[in-house]
Amino acid sequence: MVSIRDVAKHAGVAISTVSKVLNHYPNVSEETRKKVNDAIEELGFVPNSIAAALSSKKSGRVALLLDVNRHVQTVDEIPMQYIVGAINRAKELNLDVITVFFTMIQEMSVEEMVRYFQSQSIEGLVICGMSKQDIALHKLIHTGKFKVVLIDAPYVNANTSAIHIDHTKAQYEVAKETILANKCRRILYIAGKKNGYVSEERMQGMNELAKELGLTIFTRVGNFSELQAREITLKYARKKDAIICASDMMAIGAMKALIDMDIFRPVSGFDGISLMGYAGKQMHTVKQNFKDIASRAIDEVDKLMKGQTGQEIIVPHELIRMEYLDVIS
Amino acid sequence: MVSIRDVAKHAGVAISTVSKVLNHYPNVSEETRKKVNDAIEELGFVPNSIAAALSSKKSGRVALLLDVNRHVQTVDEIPMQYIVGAINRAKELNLDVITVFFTMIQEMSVEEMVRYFQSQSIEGLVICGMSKQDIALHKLIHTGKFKVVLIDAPYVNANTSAIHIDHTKAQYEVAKETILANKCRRILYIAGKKNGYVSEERMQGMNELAKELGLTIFTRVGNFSELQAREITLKYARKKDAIICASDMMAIGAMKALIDMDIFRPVSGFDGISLMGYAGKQMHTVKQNFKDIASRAIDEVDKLMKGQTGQEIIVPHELIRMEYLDVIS
DNA sequence: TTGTATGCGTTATCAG
DNA sequence: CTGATAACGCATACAA
Repeated sequence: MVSIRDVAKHAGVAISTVSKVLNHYPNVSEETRKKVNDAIEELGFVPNSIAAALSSKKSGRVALLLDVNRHVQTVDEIPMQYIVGAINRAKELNLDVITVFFTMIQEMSVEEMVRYFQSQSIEGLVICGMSKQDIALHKLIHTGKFKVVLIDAPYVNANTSAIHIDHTKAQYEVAKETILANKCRRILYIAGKKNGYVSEERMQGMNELAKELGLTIFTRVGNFSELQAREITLKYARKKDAIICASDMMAIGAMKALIDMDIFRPVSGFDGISLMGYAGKQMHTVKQNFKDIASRAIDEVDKLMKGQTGQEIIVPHELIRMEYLDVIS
Repeated sequence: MVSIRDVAKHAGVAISTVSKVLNHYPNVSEETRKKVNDAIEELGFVPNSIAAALSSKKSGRVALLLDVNRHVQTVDEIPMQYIVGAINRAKELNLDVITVFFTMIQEMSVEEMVRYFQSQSIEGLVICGMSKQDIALHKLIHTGKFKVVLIDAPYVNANTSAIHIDHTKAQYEVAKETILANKCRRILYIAGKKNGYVSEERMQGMNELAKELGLTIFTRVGNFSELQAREITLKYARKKDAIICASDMMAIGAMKALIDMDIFRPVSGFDGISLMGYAGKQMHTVKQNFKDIASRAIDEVDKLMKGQTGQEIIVPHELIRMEYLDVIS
């Protein structure tokens, strides 16, 4: 393998000069810069990122922490979109992304987590969907040993940023549209999980709407499960005018149940996954751009690693209606 | 950061001794091993994998090369399953997985690819779904600079292994079951892509079946696209008795089209993705265990990196029928 | 079985 | 603006 040393020799300069060229230092004459670049070209030199990391003590590695199948198994769209968004942006910023699943670390103590990430030379964490119960993760953040970006968890400090849509507002809006368009009075709300950050925020949106419209809302917890939403629907839907769900998966479960019951009720979901197109009937939902969110999260962790201080970022959402033919074209 | 040097000092031994303990060398006395481990424990030492990689010239990094949305955008289940399988197994084997998408490298020449992977210190590649047209990738394999495991591409050499199900047999079986159960004579086969390895193998299975049953099969290329399968179905299904598809996505497109046409034909798919449960009607399909395949691929690349020579691995498949309630429970 | 010494390919400091 | 050289943390051949 050709190293910086060979390049230096070939170009007739010192190793340190080559390094300066490689890292775009300002104080190198145009002449030597060219000599060096020519040598690099001729030799087909590839800088060794491992050696660079060891020397500079900067690995440029970030872990993308994902919660797979803790919600519902049927669809992998959301984590996949996070992965795609994160990896593509990371490549542009010259960062390495190590994908990690909650299941891989859920048995670990804080100390073990710290060791695990340190042994991998990870400097930054992007955590998707942390819940209140993930105490080890909370503690991990508080060690201050890593730069952290939280997707869908509302915590910020010097080296922690948060990024998410306004769940409260989004739930309010999509529910309002669904309810008013059909003049519904008796609302069934299928909520997410107890103690989930986004679940509570979305619930809050429903409460605000209820107050504004003077409705009482009948709420049941569906745990983001399609099956539970189905069962709740089978049990209560007959006496309700509309079903508002805290997630698309639950909306699909509800809609399929309605179809089996052979009755119609307007249903709304939340997230905007393409599976919504397969539920059989059009539904309202909140479209989140997961790819973009992950991309911005990588941006943010990069900035944190460069010394910027943590902040909260609210990204926009969109209200849409989804139907089969839109999804496949 | 506490280093091996601190551990050595604390334990009263040489650095090399600590290193030997860390790497489970045999020739270390039980006594010193304990001393060292105690010191590690007390100091909370975490080996620096970057330094280890630099020194040993072994990074333990493999790239997982995925083809996202070149087929059909609607579903991310297959790549996600590959990712999950690969990452979990890699963690057990102490390897790092870098996820890479075809789109990130498709414009690159072989040389650029080599540089890209070398600069990342990647030793092994797991490539999912390479097609015949990916000439740069073929050349990359031939450079011999990386250990490669191919999922669903039938090429093997000293440092290249292949792993896949028997697509020909699987297509033969699922089609036979679908056709015979319904006594069909006029068969519409919606094939995958031209020049795709698996597409041709599956087609081969159809040919064998046609010969055996004395049928002529009417074939159209659907490019693995749900939409194209839909259109083909709308156009030809009326005069056919069964629709055999080379992928689930196309089967879903076909089935949805049949429902819109208000006619029924038995349809079979291929892959066993959970979206099949949402098509509205039960279908036959071939279930591939993508997670397991990826897991084995990581195993295999690990072995290649340890000096084993390339081989072909055929993994089992399963014939199943999928329906909504099975999928969500 | 243990220790010494050298090198891995960079970056960064400092002197020229 | 350029060059010598000491780290970075670990592995390993070799000596003891």
